[in-house]
Amino acid sequence: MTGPFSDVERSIFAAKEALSEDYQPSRIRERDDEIAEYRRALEDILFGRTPQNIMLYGRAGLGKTAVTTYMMEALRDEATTRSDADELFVHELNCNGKTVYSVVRTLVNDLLPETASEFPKRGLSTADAFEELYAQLDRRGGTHLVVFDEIDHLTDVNTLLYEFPRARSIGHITDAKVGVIGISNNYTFRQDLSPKVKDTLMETEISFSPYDASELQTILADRAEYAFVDGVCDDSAVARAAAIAAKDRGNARQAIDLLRVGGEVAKKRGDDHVTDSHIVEAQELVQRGRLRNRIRDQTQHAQLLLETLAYLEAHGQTPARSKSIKTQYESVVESHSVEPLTTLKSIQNHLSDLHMLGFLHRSNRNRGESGGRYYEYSLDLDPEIVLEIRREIEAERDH
DNA sequence: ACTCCACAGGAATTGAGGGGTG
DNA sequence: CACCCCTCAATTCCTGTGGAGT
Repeated sequence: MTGPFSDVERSIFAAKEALSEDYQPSRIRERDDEIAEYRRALEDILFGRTPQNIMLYGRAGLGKTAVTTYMMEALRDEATTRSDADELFVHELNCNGKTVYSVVRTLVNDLLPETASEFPKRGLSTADAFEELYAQLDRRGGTHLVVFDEIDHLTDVNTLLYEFPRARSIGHITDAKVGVIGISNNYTFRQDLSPKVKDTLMETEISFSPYDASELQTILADRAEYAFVDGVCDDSAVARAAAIAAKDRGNARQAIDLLRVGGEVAKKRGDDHVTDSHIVEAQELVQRGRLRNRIRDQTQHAQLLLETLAYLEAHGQTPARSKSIKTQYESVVESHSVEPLTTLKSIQNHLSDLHMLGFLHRSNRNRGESGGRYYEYSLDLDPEIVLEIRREIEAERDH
């Protein structure tokens, strides 16, 4: 009985899922104030009143989604025991990469009876989708709380947030009550909203601030206790992960990633303890993984331009203006046998985007009558790493 | 003080791709 | 089949603009 798996044991991890991104802890740590505010905003529902609209602000990994899920579960439980409360429906949906139309569509599909066929993916107008949504809401009745996670990623948020919370007062629906909970990673999101939307949607605003090192340590200790085999994870490893993440952006997700990857490093090495040196090693891996994902999210030509900049950077030709970037870009594109973008303007748009996303550094130049105004770009990353990641992505594409 | 370069940045248009309705 | 809708990226068109040269 000595097959390849016979001696596999839980040497490091006892329950690794506790360190995954979608793990919902049963107990929320270090967010008591936010939970109390949340509770006040949601109380109305228990008495059958129209729910307040709520906006949550704060960077990624600060517990907004976890707290929301926790609150929704608790509210659902409580509402069923109260006779004053209407039947409660909670719809949680992530807006990342969605459009108003597709968001409304998923909502409609959620409400549609089991037997009905899904609302069409394309071909209809957004107004059609809203019409169907209102019809379905009235059919179901009750109170509907809709959680729009990552709402700042939605293009044209104003249409959604203007239409939807008002549906009842305008008379589109009569038998159902709706409340909106918006979750935004972007604190400047508020400025993008039209004044009308602000009035209605901003009844309650809860902002989540970064965790400090000791708060992160509490959270991590909780997870580590469950995730690792007893006694495997050193306190110093937890402290180190908390310290690194606190210094960076106070992000719990990052801290948890460090702990998980640190455990993987220890396991790969055959060590029987997770120590702070494993965490330090994990830091590089985590950073690199994040960069890879960010680069993969870019369009093909944006990636090719990034590769061009990495090439220029590596050859010391770096602060470069769009025109010279374009010529270099054309040869990069050719080596990948792809059709290049033809206009300088397109190149400039991409460069501008890449700058805003933090990939490129940009400086203003102005040579007056003999040169005019232009930007100079350089890569704000390690060029070797970018080129390597690009090669990896190309290799994936080939199969 | 005026000019004028070489773009920046926004708006509008176009075109391909994916898919509806009747 | 004829006609319509949505999305995304690229392109075209247009109106600034900061400061070195005059």
